[in-house]
This record gives sequence, structure tokens and C-alpha cells, in this order.
Amino acid sequence: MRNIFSEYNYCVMINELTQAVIAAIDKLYGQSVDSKMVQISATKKEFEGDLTLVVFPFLKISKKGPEDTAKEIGEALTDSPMVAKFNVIKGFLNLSIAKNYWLNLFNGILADDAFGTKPVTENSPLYMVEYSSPNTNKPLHLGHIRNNLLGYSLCKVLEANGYKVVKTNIVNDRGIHICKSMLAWQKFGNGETPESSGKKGDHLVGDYYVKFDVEYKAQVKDLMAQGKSEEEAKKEAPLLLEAQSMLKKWEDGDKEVRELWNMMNQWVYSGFDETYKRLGVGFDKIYYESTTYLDGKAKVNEGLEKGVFYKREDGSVWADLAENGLDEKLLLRADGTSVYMTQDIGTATQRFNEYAIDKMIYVVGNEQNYHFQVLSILLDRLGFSWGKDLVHFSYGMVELPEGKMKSREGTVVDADDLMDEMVGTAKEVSQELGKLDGLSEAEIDNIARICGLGALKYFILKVDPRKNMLFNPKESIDFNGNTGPFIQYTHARICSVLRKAAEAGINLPDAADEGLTLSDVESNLIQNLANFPTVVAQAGAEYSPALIANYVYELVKQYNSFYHDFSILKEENEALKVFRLLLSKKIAAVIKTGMSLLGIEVPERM
RNA sequence: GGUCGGGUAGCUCAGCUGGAUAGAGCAACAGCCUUCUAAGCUGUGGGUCAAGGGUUCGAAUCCCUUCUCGAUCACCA
Repeated sequence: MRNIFSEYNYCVMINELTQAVIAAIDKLYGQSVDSKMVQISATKKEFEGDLTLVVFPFLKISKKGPEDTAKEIGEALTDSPMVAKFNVIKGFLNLSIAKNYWLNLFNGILADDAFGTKPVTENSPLYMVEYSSPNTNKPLHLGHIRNNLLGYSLCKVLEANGYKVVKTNIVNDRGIHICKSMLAWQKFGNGETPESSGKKGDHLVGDYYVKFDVEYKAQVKDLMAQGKSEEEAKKEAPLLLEAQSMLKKWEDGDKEVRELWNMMNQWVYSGFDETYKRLGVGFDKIYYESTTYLDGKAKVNEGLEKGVFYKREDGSVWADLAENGLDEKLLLRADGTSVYMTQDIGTATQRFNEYAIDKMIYVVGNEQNYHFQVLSILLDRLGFSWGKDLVHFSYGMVELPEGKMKSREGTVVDADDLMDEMVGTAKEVSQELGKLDGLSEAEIDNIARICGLGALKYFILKVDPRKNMLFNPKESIDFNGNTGPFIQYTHARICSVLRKAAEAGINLPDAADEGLTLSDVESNLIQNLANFPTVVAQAGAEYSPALIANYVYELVKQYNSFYHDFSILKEENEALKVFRLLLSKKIAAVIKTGMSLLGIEVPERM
């Protein structure tokens, strides 16, 4: 029997079995096969067994039918101490692994405090992840929530895969849209502040952005009544002209405009900070477009000198992307002002100077696929080592039952309101169930916060990022079934059992007795548990938090079934009781780790 | 029109590096709390995996065609 737990894991087990299969085939048919031909996967739950070998690839070698071949290989494999028994269904050889192998595997997992994650070392590659990227003229909404949750979770998953991660944000703090809310506040605000109005700063500024739009539309309507065409009216409305002149003043560094800009941006930032904090996301480094766009212009001019870009007669600067099968792209307007692309080049320049980036990931919605395709080409041409392989982590829209969210039509779901609602509902649910009686108000509120946000986050993260998803405010707030609270509940229940065990004076050892006779349910749980590191690795490789979410859900479902059918504390066999406690404890730990990779907390009671 | 994504149960979603009878949750119906937290467990019903063709021992999965929904192709960001 093995003693060195730490060297034995699921991969080693599969490898060992693979080698045994190769040996068996060699013995039976005198041919050595490549390990790639040996397909071993977890047995489907409706069949008996733990691991299944697909024998179809070996039929040409055995020159026999699938069933006979499977039977022969199965019999040969029982020579190995690992294979306890087998059964054959069609061309599938189902193998039952000896229970002591599972226990040995479990003890290895138990001893690994950082199970499922790889350590970050000095030599780890550095990944920079940009996410959130808000405009400072309106509060965050449901679309931003998906972005923020995906971005943050992606960072956690990458860290768990042993990468150094720098979480970054680019704040869109300049431009005509910002001037619109500034202008509206100046004209209609009467000096209103977050303090005087009691509104969160980002909401206050957002209200003036809306106010601008209302007044602007009224002016356009008036002009059209005076006989102007719609196009003319839209261009000539006095408010728009004023906003444009304000932008010019801003660019010229006009003291008064800059002061107003600073003040209102600060309001927005403190509002955003509150929302970010509540969402549980954060950044290591924040960039502001107002400081990066100048670097962008400089970098574009540098490219112009090197001949990477070209200038048209009107003075505008362009990139010709014909060799990439794309069109031409504007980088600087004729008047020398920058566009979106220019700013991203500038931001990249600053980042490049400050960090030794191995991989740059942009978490931005899929409506910008083209933009990032172009950005990648341009950065590569400008000599950024990571430009060519930059990753656009592109995700789908969040749609409402009425269709897409549109800020102008007031159909956006506000981030703060949504969190309020989720937490409020969570509190009602727990009060109805009456499980938190005896806890302090602060503790109850904290649990409601954890569950409400858990429901929201899990709901969004369990979906494949690249797909559009539907959010129905009435139906999506659910706490039963495949939800965050379902998973959190299981964690809380395990904690409860462990508390009771501690109260009963049970001291848990570091390892389980490997001579135990386990049920298939228990060994299946170990098998599923053992798969966690593979899932984390896959989630990292595919940039998919959803894989973690779905894995944890499956694990929890399986555990709940076990919990229902087996008693833990009342088990009379002491060694078995200890094993079940250890198993529960480790599963709780994996739930906690998995959920933390999604940015979701788990409560110890609920 | 070009490019890129989607289309799986009434609804929301898994499964997609080809493997067994396509899975969950919600909703509906039927059971299970004097027993470790019922936010749980068990069961029933519900499918032409958009359609057609191809590759193969085997296709929801890979390839081709068609239909369909969305995004994008801006001197907006």
C-alpha cells in the first residue's frame, strides 16, 4: 500500500490504469498501443462502475467483437489490485476501482490545503486583466454587473492557475458625454450635491445626463417646428453647441471647467467605489482616459513617423488594414483629436511601461469584437510584444424580457437597485424560514447580503460567457434549485454538522482509515472531488468561470443526496463516521474555494 | 452584402477536444421533516438537439448547404 499521499492524485490514478490497459492489450494481442487510444472516462451514473474504458478503438487489434474484447481486457485488468471488478455493456468496459484506492486518493486530497489551486511564484507569467471600464456619466447597470463579475472571477481563476494577475480598470472620464452632464448640472443643478440631495454621486450625475437629453430633445423639437430638418436641428441645438464648447475648454485646460469636471467625477468615483465594494470586486491599478489619450496621440504619431500609419490630405491619420483583410481605420481626426482606438493605444502604452505583461486580457462585451481585432493588429505593428496575442474576453449581452436594455428608454436595471432587491428578498426568505432566530441583527443582515449577492452572482456566472443571457427580474431571483443559495446552503449544513461533531468532542484526524468499506456513493463523491483541480485548470485555459459554477453545483447535488441517505454523526462505526466527517469537511472546503473563484462568499449558517 | 457569435424540454441553462437510453433547475403533478439545517431529498410527465446532407463502428458534438436570431462593418465610446 502506498504511503506517500501527496504524490497520488486522480491523474496518477488514471495514468496507472491507462498503463495497465496497455499492458493488458500487449499481453492479450501482442501489440503495444499508444496511450492516446486508451479512452478512460468517468462511468455514467446509471451504470455500475467508476471508470469506463471505450474498447471500440481496439477491435481491429483484437479481431473480435466489442463485447468479447471488453471481457478479455476486463479479465486481464483484474490482475491489477486497482480493479476490483468489471462489467461490460456493448463496447464499454466499466471498471470498479478498489475502495482502498479511493481512500488513498482521498487522504492525498485531504492533506492538500491548497487543493485545486497552483501557487503563484516569482516566475509566474503576469496576466493583466482589464474589466469594468465605466463611463463617468451614469451609474452602473446590469450589463456592467456581468462584466464586473466575469472580470473579477476570471482574475481569481487565473490566480488559482498560478498566474500573477493585475486587475485593472480604464475609466472613461472625458469626452462629450461627460460634458453633457456637467453642462446640465451647471444650468439646472442649483448647486445640488450628493450631500445636499442625499443621492449617491453616480446617480446624481446620471440624473443630469438624463436631464441634458430631455432638454436637448426639447430644443431639437423647437428647431424642427421652426422649419429645420431633423439633421440640422440635432446639430444646431444650443445645448449641444455649448457642450462642444465645454469640451474644447476642457481640452484647453480651462480652470473653471476642469474644476467642475473634477468635482463631478469625484462624486461619481465615490458612488462607483460603493457599488464595487458591495459587489465584492476591486482593482490593483486604475487608468484614466483623461491621462492616457495624450499618450495615444504620441504613440500614433510615432507610428506615423515609422511609416506604420499614414496621413491623409485633410491631416487625419489612418491605419491601412488591407493586408489583414480589413478596412482602413481612423486613429486621429483631421483636427488632431483622438478617437476610441487612440485612447486604447495610449492606455496600452502606459501599461506596457509600468508592467512586464505576458498576457493582456480585455473583458469587454461582444459588440466590440471588431475593435479588439483591430487593436490587436495595431498594437502588434507598434511593437507591443503582447499585442498580437491579446485576448478579448468577449461576453454576450444581458437581455430583459422586453428586449435589450436601453438607458434612454429607461429600461436599464440599475446595479444598486438590483443588489438591494436581491439582498432584501434573501432577508425575507430567511425570516420566513425562521432559521436565524437568536442571531443579532448585524449577523442576519450579513447572511442576507451573502445569500442575495450569491444568488445574483451565481445566476450570471453559471452561464457560458459568450452567450447572450436573459434576466427576468420577476423570475430570476430564485433561491431554490440550481442557484447560489442552494450551494451556500449545503456549505452551511456541513458547517452545522461539523459544529455538532466538535461539540460532541470528536477530534478529526489528518487521514481516514484506508481499510474501510465504502459505499459506491462515497467513492463517487471522492471521485468527483478529485476532479476539482482539472476543472480549475480547464476554467483557466478556457477563460470560463461557468465551468467552476457547474462543477460545484454537481458536487453539491451529489453531496445532498448522500447527506439525505446516510447518517454521519449517528454512524456507529467510528472509523466510518470519522471518514464521513472528513469527507464533508473537504467538500465544504472545495465549495468554499470554488465559490471564491466566482467571487461568491459562503456562510457558515443560513 | 462581408465578418463573427448563437439556435438543445413550456421557460432558464448544461452537455460540444465524437461514445452508452441527450441532462439539470424552474414551472406542473405525486411523495418524504418526533432522526446531522426541508433554501433539502425522491419520483412522474415533458425532446424531430432549427432543417437537410456528409464523414464514422458511433454525431447534439466534426464538415457542407439552407433557415433563423443577434452583434459588427462610424471622424460614438
